[in-house]
Amino acid sequence: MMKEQTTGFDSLRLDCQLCFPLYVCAKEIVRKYKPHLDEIDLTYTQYLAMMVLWERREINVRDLGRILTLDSGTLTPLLKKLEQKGYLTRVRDKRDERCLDVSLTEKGEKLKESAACIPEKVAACLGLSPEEAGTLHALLRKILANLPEPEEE
Amino acid sequence: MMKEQTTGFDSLRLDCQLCFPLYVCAKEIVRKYKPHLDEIDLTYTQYLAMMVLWERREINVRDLGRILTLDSGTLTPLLKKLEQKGYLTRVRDKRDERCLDVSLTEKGEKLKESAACIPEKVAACLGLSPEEAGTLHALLRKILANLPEPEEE
DNA sequence: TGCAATTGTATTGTACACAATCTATTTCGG
DNA sequence: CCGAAATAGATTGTGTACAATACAATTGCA
Repeated sequence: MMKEQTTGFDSLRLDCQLCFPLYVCAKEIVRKYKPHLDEIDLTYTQYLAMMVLWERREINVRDLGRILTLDSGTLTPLLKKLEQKGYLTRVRDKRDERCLDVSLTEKGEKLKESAACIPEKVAACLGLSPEEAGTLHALLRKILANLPEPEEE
Repeated sequence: MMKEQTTGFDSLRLDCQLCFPLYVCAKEIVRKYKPHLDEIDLTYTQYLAMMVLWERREINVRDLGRILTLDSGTLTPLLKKLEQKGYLTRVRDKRDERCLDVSLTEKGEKLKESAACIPEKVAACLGLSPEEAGTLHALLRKILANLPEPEEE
């Protein structure tokens, strides 16, 4: 009754795929952050990087990239910009000159106070109950846990 | 016991936010599509546009943008590239010269057969049961439904 | 009818995102 | 100790993504 006849192409319909609402949702939530982040002159990705620093104060580029799933091509210019703004410093590791240590400055620490109110403002827009948010969080974590290739190395 | 002391900044922790796993999930799923899409020489966004055309055969840029939540700055170069590949044609609407009609070509229609196997391959990677996938889909739809501003116009 | 407002697309500029490549540094096997 | 392999970042090139702007076509209203 619902499906008139299975063409074999049903899976190619946008509304049958998880990837599409996931893609749109992620995009639209970034858009929700934008006006709030504009007020403290951060882009969304810069905000993600700052969140890691607010937790850790210091981290090298490799570890930061692993946490955010971003590579050096994305992080290098982004961190240089945050350095220019005075929120962090970039210093080569004395013990291993290949590594670059990123450290939060006092100005960067101060910024945290201005950002503290943002997450709840955006969360309110989503219109999910705490239970629903928890379910969604768990499902996304499950996907992320399954995603890495079975990779037999 | 779990939270030692509430600093008021807990909400700024990456693992407390929905936006971050959502952002990573969307990104990683696109990455999962990439090897399959490489085989038919489409990028992920081009694939989304083609999916709409496989359903509708013809659509103008405005409607396509509304479906995919993409603006003309993204769609114009993307559609020109798909036109170059021969998968679609771009023709001004005779009745309203402002509108651009995008139509699937035979070659574009053929491509559908090569793409038909992709969604299930990626879906398999997610490792969700049909019930979980349904729940996730519903939650994402709920967020998308709530996102548009209350906008009192 | 005539012009202002609207609409649809294109263009420009900024900011990711990542593959591929390059360079400097470190590590490791012989 | 030396050269090959591995590692960490930086650079380059392509492809989104979108705000802001420009502009042509259309619509609506005085």
